[in-house]
Amino acid sequence: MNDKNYDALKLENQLCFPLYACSRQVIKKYHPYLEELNLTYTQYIAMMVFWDVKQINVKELGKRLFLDSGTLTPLLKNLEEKGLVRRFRSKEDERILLVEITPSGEALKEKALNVPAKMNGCMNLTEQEAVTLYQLLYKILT
Amino acid sequence: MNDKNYDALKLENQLCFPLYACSRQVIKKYHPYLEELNLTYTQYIAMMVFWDVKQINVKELGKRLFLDSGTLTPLLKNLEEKGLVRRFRSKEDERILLVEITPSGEALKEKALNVPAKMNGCMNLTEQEAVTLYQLLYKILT
DNA sequence: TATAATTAAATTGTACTCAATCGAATTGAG
DNA sequence: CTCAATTCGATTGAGTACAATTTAATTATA
Repeated sequence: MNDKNYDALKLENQLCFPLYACSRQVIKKYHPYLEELNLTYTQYIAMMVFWDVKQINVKELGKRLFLDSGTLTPLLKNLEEKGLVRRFRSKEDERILLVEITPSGEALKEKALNVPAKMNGCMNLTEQEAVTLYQLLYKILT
Repeated sequence: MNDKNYDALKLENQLCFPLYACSRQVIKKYHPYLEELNLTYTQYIAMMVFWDVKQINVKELGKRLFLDSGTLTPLLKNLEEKGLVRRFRSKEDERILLVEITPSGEALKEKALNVPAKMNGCMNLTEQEAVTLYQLLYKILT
């Protein structure tokens, strides 16, 4: 009756699905460590940018995190309420919102210092496998 | 003054971040194709399970998709409203909610048949790279 | 120089995602 | 058998994600 091949529609033949599932599972593993910092994962990667560059505008931050203002506006307001960043308009171009890390945000960097090491143990990959995965992911991203 | 090494906290040294970003970017590429099916990505992978097994309970579906009832309950209600699945309690154990695909849900499979091929072109990986990535992701997932 | 086009964030609305909790049904130890 | 523990799904609340639209500011063009 129906001899069409539906294999391409099977979950186990997708590449996107394990990517999606894996991403969520790994982020979930961050939860206990990030809870101690009172940060969500998205807030954590945003703070990583601030720990690196001190000041950045929303557009540029969005480019780095692959997120848009719909996600970042409430997130940055949240970080500001926590006292970790300060938000203010650029004098040169009032459209641009600059976000700057506060001393309190800088201080949190010390507490975060042990998080990456704790996470390494969570993915049971060899060093070589981790490098391969990293390169493949960035190949897709660009 | 401060000679600590903060490299581990840099975004470019994370493995989780490209995983997270990549997952979202690829799912975004599904959007135009899934829009034609009136499905979100999460609904799409749920339908993939139904196209495969016809009937499943929420617990088992959650295990396959790595999602819990907090996500699946409203999603399945949504699929039911669209007429793609039917939800009903098991007679043997009233705690268990069974979900079954409808003829309308089966029919959607035909429209979905061309989606995987259209998506293949979106990730610029060689066949071998895709296989490697697939294996690494499932190694992390299990 | 008006005004049209562009740009940057913010807003809106829909849909997840998940931790935590709840309530009902079932199971199991004593 | 009985009630405590477990299981299943639903609910709640906080926080994303993102498409689409809006508003305000800036830039480009006629």
